[in-house]
Amino acid sequence: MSDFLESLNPEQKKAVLHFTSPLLVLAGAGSGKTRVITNKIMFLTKELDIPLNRILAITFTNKAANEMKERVKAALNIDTEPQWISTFHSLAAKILRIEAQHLGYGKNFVIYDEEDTKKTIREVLEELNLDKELYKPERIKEAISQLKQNFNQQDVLDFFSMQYPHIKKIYSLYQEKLALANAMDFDDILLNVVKLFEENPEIRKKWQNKFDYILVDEYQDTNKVQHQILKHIVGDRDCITVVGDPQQCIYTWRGANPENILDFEKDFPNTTVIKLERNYRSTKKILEAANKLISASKGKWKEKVLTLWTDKGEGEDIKLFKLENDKQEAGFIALYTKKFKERGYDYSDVAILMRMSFLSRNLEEAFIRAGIPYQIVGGLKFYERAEIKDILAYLRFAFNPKDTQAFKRIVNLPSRGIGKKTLEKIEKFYVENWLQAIEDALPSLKGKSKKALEDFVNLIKDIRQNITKDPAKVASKLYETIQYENYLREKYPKDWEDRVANVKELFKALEELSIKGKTLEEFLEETSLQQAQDSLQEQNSVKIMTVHASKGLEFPVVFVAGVEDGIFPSGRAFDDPYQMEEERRLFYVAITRAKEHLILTMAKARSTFGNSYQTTKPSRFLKDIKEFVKVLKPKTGKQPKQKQQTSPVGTSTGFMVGQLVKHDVFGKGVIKELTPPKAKVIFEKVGEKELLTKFLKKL
DNA sequence: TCCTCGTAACTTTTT
DNA sequence: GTTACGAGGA
Repeated sequence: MSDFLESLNPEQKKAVLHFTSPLLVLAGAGSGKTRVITNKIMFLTKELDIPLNRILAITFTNKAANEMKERVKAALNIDTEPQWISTFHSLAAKILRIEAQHLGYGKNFVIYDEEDTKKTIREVLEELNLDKELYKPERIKEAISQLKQNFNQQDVLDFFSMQYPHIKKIYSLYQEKLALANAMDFDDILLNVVKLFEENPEIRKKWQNKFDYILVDEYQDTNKVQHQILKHIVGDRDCITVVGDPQQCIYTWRGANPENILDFEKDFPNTTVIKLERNYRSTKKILEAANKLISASKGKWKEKVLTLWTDKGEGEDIKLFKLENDKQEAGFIALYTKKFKERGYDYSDVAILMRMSFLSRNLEEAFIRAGIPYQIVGGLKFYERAEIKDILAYLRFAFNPKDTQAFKRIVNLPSRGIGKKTLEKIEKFYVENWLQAIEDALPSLKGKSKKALEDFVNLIKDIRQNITKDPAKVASKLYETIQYENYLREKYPKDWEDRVANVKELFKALEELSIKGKTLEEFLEETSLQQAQDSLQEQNSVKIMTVHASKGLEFPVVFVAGVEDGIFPSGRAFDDPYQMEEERRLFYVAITRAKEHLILTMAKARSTFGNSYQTTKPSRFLKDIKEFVKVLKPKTGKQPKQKQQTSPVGTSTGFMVGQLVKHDVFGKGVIKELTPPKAKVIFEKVGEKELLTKFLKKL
């Protein structure tokens, strides 16, 4: 039986079965597009006998890729990891790992992350002696990225040259530095694949021949460079299906554009278009509000606009609560979440969405206080934590001693007496790589720094020799040799325990490499590309995330926090109608995540940075949907206060004074004092510590 | 050369 | 509330 057609509606069926010409599926929110893609993979393998490893499926995030892998594995009843389900960036990195030498890169090139990139730009600006007020590293980074996303087109270059007359010089010196470090930034990875394919037709052919069919999810958020990669892989064949929704285009700042979806038909002649407008997710009231909101948007793509419909019931009203301030808003959301729990919902049914991630701070506190399990999705990125980056920088440098940013990070960490002066000397000897540079510089050095550098070179050489055999062992030996724990203890007296725990977590991941059959090289690549992976997502916890991170997800209960002008829409969009359009689409994405309950909240006053409170205005988008929104009075402002008084007793956190607990690093202990979110614990081995209860487990 | 302390500036959104 | 940077002393 054709189980890949099971319980699909006519349009979905058509989308699954169509393969004779390029296919553009315009799929509205909640219209079952992921199902279409998964079932299409089933159809291609089962009916057309295309092997799974000859199907390329591209998703927007690593999380989505992993989810799709799981679904495909379940649907095809197989155990092996599908190889070619990935994001554009990981696909490109995979290709380059194999082909880099054709572009003049070494095979062991590194991917510079946000921080490495910014530091390199700072170096460039310093070297060129440019005014830091005018040339803000952050803005320059943005400009270079925009240039790359537009294939360095002259008109874009002209545009940025007006603002930054030296942008061309900066750009080329920056590229020079990257090349010297055998490094690529995020945009280079994509751009280099296009370059590779255009300069080497035989390599392009080789990769074309690898795939019989290509599927792309979230097509509305691909940019020109990604589009070009697709074109090269597809060639003049018809074997492509893309799925997207211009109404949900929320990444124009990364080169996407809702109009791009119109260009698909131009670039792939003979395209068939199928619309999926039936929504299986939300109740009528939520959908109608969403339709109303988006109908006010402008743009050419509106000819492609989808009007969602459902045969579900009217459902609950959308609710709006205005709280006195941000703290109360967070407390209210936590309290209200508890009510849903009492009504029979799971914590994992609830998501809190926000426009800006700093709003998570109040929410986190409120949830700790209320003793509700929560998870911040994508907020703090594990691989971007300083302590993780420190250890990884050692490994990175051992792998690629050209890696300038890794070198500069670790050469004096922990401090071994190598400062600016010594570094300048080493730089003079730089030819091939930093390790060689140090060795060549050694004879001209003396005293403390000479000894320190000798030790450093030996340390790195030692790592280089053993790293591939047993990365976990090498890393923990490194940890001991450089006395990293002491370093953390001194540098971060407040939270060094957490940081030690993080490093231990990294070691665990390294240990699991051989089990998963991954090389360290692949691991390092993943760490730079896959940042907000939440491996704990099965947890029964409330999810707190940005609207961007919520893309593609759905929840029975959705809160949108901070529905205020200046927050949502962002204040930066006020004087730019184009950006304001994006904010509108973003709000559309936010509300279409909800299946049953949509609760909007705002704070009448919000503390901008530390203490200064500012009064706020309700979001302008509320006007557009006001006929669907019921403004309700939150049950007095006392609630959060009551919460504060009851919580020190400890019942709400699930802990009590005198309770036996376990900590990942300190081992067993007993709670001496409870002051949520913190607790004083006397540990068996290390004595008394004050730490956050979320790191404790009951025994 | 390292370290401490004060201040300014800051937060979209993420691969 | 946090972080990045610069000045000045050890």
